[in-house]
Amino acid sequence: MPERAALPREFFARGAQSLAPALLGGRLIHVTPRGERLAGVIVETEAYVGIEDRASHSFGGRRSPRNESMYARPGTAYVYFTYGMHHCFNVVCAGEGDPQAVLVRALEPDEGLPIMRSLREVRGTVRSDRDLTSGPGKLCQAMAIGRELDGTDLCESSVLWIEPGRSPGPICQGPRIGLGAAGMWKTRRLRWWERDCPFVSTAGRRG
DNA sequence: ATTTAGATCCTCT
DNA sequence: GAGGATCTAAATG
Repeated sequence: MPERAALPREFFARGAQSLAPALLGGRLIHVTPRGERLAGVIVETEAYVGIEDRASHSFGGRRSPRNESMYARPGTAYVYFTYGMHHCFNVVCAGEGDPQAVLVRALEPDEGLPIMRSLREVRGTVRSDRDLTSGPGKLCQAMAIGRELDGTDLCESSVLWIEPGRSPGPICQGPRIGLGAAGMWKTRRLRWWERDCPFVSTAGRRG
């Protein structure tokens, strides 16, 4: 078995606004059911700060089978399905029953690239490396992350976890992407990314 | 480089 | 029945 040094629960036991920038540079690792290792360094994140956040699935304390994982212990994975075809991967944080989470929006792929390419392949079209994981839907496809991993405990799982990676370069901060009319929550700067990393999502590069 | 529309389906109203 | 924490291809400047 490969070395596994998952970030501990204490690391995730803080508000999303604190965790989101702290996750930059961390390595997300998935060992697929076929035993293939897929990994990438986190280079872009967004904070969804809880029941007051109009843009969050947990706004107003809403609770349903879809977002149940947001209410679980810190360090739990929240994976949801949207737009009829995409999954998004989040890390639940704060405390159990306090539904905050950090959306991982982009990775710098660094292990299992050939498999990622095949997972991202559409009609035989080969993609550039930066096209593998430069967006929340893209990275889930490349990392083979689906709804079946929703609720995974990232602190205990040997299938999906986050390790300390490298120290990030300069970090930029800006408004979150893709929100509807969420008032002040749309403009608050709750997105963080590595300034000099070419693997952030396209929207992210326009700071 | 930027804009547009279309895909597509689960969840909640 | 509407809309969504998105992505792609095609059209346009």
